[in-house]
Amino acid sequence: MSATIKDVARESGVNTSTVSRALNNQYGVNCQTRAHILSVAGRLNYRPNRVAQGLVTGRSHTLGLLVSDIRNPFFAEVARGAEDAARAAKCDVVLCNSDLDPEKQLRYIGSLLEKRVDGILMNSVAMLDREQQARLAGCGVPIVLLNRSAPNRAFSTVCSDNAAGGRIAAQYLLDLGHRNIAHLTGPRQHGNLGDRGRAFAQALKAANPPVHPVVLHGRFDFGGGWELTKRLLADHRGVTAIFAGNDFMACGAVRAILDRGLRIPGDISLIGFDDIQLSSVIHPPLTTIHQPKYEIGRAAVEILLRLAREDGDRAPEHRLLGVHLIERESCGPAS
Amino acid sequence: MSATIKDVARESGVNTSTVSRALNNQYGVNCQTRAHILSVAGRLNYRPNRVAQGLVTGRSHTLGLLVSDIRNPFFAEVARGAEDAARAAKCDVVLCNSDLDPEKQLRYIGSLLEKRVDGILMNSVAMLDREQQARLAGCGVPIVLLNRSAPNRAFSTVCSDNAAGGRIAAQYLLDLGHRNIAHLTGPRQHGNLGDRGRAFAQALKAANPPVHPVVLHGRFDFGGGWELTKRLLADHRGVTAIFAGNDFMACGAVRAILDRGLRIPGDISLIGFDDIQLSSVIHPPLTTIHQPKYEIGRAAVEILLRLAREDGDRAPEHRLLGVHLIERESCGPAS
DNA sequence: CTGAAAGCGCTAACAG
DNA sequence: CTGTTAGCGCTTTCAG
Repeated sequence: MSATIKDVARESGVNTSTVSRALNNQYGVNCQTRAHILSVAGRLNYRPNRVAQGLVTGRSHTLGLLVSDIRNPFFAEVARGAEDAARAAKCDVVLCNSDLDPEKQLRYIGSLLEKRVDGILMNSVAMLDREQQARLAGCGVPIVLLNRSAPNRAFSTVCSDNAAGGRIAAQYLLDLGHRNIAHLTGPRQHGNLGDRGRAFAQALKAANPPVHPVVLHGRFDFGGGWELTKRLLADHRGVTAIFAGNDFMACGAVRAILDRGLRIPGDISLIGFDDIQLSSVIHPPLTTIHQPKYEIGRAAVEILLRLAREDGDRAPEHRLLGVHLIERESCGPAS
Repeated sequence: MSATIKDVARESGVNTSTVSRALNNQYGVNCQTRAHILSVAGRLNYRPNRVAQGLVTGRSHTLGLLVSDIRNPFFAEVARGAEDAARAAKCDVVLCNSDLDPEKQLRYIGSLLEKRVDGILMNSVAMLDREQQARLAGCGVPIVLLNRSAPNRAFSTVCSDNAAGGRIAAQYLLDLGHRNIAHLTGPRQHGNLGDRGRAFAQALKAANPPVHPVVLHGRFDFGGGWELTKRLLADHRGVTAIFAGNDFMACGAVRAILDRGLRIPGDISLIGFDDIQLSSVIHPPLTTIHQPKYEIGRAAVEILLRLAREDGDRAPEHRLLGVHLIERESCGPAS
């Protein structure tokens, strides 16, 4: 249907190899020949067939992006950053939703490899066993892990500085005069949430006099934040400030606090983590730690592209991205 | 690096074509030969090269998904539906963000065509001129428009039933006894928002006695909803119910109403449209018209795949998907 | 600077 | 049931 390089060659009276050279504007083509070829190509509305090209060059100019669920606004933002960066490098990104199901994950990766993607971004390999991880690492294409800090030997990583975020939150609450503080977090040993919580607790402990937060573990979603806060409010009357492991939990907390007839920040100050869109829109607007989601995607693609370029050589890179405080209206001085 | 079909052929003492047949389990291969080939392939950890396969078959098993911005939760949901459906048909989807920029859009489409995608899902061609649209329609791959009802001659469409949604909202407010009603909507002649508003107004007019809503046009985002509502509250004291063109605007309205010291639904009832996640999470939880976003994506892929299968034959299909009321806590009886 | 020729990994007639 | 033979559309030596 559409014109091939052969058509262009025939039509402009040269060999296909010359057309190829002209089109990829490499050295060693006469200016006039090139101009002529280009005009013929234009007239024929020639479009290179990237799959043919990929077959011979071995580069597909395609990246795989494997996230648990694109509906998670965090990943949507990461995806946008990744896509923009990929686009700038003339790469496409194919989107995969794993739901963190290891089997699904493996199937996706297999499929991506068959398509000969130049690299893969994925958000976790935690649920893969040792052997699977080893196989993955040796699969031949570079892989970078999103939002993982554990300096995994085999993979590159891009992650925001969760520990710094925890410290910032602690200091902020301390500065406001809070001494009776709670921390709502996810299941024990959740990597990122863990880093946040540890650093938070440590910073509180370093205060003078030391502060020891009450910490509650639960689901790290809206419902989890809601339940945890209800329990907290019932069991620990004196608390004046809450640090939620992420903004979803914080939103749940807002609901629980309001439902109990308490005021934010009048009775209870609340600080979240992530800075999802929701946070600026709920009532009251949430003070939170901003995570550079877009930049995570962008940085990951940069690393991937560099790794792909260096081909055989694959020294994994680890990037830690800065976070910062977004002051809105959910925190106030301790009463 | 990785094993090719040739390796498998040599290793199992048959011809490549036999391997090909065995792997694609077509008829006409001896059971034992196939079993043997399969085992060899497994041992060699053979993975078919999809780009080579695509070159000869002319099918890439890849779909393009071109949305304005994946960070818009609406499109994230659509994307998930599309991806799931594509995956079920062993297709990948490549993600493109156009920001509704026509030039970007065209560049993306060009790139997708060069990659020989089997079909394209996109969310609007409104900003393309007649000639560009015509060229698009004749590009050789099927295209389906997301969330567009205008039965465009050239493209297939999948859209939720905006008019029905408008009617449902009107009837609901009417049934609650409201007679002094406002409608917040986007710029005039915005397709979907227009359908909603028209049907809404019409349903109100059909009431006995007829109701004539005050309708305000503005930006269709959070800020727009906020501004419009502020104006509304200042200029039209008697209003007891508001229908917002979408949930973002509704959220803005919530803020404006609360800021003015009014209560929802005590003083003002509020109904939105879309049923984004946000709506269930803000305070008060928003009553709204649910739009089947996931199904839009799924249906679009189904159509695309069918069109791709039928190859030359391309009768565009138009699908209208049902919407329904989600009753939460933002509407109450007229006082 | 340009042409000839080989080949990327796979499928698809067509024979046998 | 299986092997032979041609490509798919492009790039890339290697000569000229």
